[in-house]
Amino acid sequence: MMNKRKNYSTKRNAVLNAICSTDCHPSAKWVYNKIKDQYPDISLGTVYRNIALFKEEGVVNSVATVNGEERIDGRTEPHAHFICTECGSIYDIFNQELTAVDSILCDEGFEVESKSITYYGKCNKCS
Amino acid sequence: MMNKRKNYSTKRNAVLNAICSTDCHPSAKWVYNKIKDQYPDISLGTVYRNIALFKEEGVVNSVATVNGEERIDGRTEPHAHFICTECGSIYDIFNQELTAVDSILCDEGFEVESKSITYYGKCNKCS
DNA sequence: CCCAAATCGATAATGATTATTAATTTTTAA
DNA sequence: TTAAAAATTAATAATCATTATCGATTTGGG
Repeated sequence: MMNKRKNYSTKRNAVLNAICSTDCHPSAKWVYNKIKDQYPDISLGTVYRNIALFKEEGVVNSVATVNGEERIDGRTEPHAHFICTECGSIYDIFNQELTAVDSILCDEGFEVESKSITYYGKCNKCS
Repeated sequence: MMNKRKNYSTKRNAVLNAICSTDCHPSAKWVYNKIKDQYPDISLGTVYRNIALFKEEGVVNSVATVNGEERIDGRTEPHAHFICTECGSIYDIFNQELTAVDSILCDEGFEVESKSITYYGKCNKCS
């Protein structure tokens, strides 16, 4: 598993790698628990701090808030998501046209920077 | 401003009316502050309790979590949203095809119940 | 009007996230 | 390499939105 960027501290890289090596769209606590095995002295605050940094840098994105927890995605290629309202699982949906941002908005002085498509329902395990 | 349903208690109706009489996609606290004028003894807990009820009933929808606050929408007709990353304002986008939920998902055993399209960027006041 | 059920206000509890600060790690530059 | 400066971290406390509790109040049916 390779880093997306260099010149990150050891712990910071561990946070990013945990995020990017899963497709579960983890919460901060999930990342924290995942990393704890290899870095027993990691702090939950460090996870939050670095996730905030990654979001500013654009190397990860926020997907949604599920059951009060923000869930993040290490994949930055445009794609949609399916969120299971039963178990909270988030799935990537790549077979989707997430094309041109509609021009209606630009006409009214809105600067669209990103578009998000999310489906809600029951996943195949819960339905 | 008319109620969506009858047989609601006075306070409950006040909460729903506050939600439905604005297009700002309010937070619970916004609703609370709005109602306080007319019902000085309203409790924030009552607002939360009733919003949860309305969501279950489907008379309001959750739009997104912005700056840690859940924002709700009294309009249930399908439409998209624009969220300003600067000021947190949420705008309705009606000129949009939010048509058939894509069949790809159904093939894999996913039961799609709703679809959400959200644009992020700077609104005309912030750009 | 009276009573049972529903709803509410006040308050405490919960839980995620953020801020603080002193200690540790990393980088810089000689 | 090495010492100082800068960046990062662990531990902890603080914040803040939301939820739970529970006794009091309101509401609707008979």
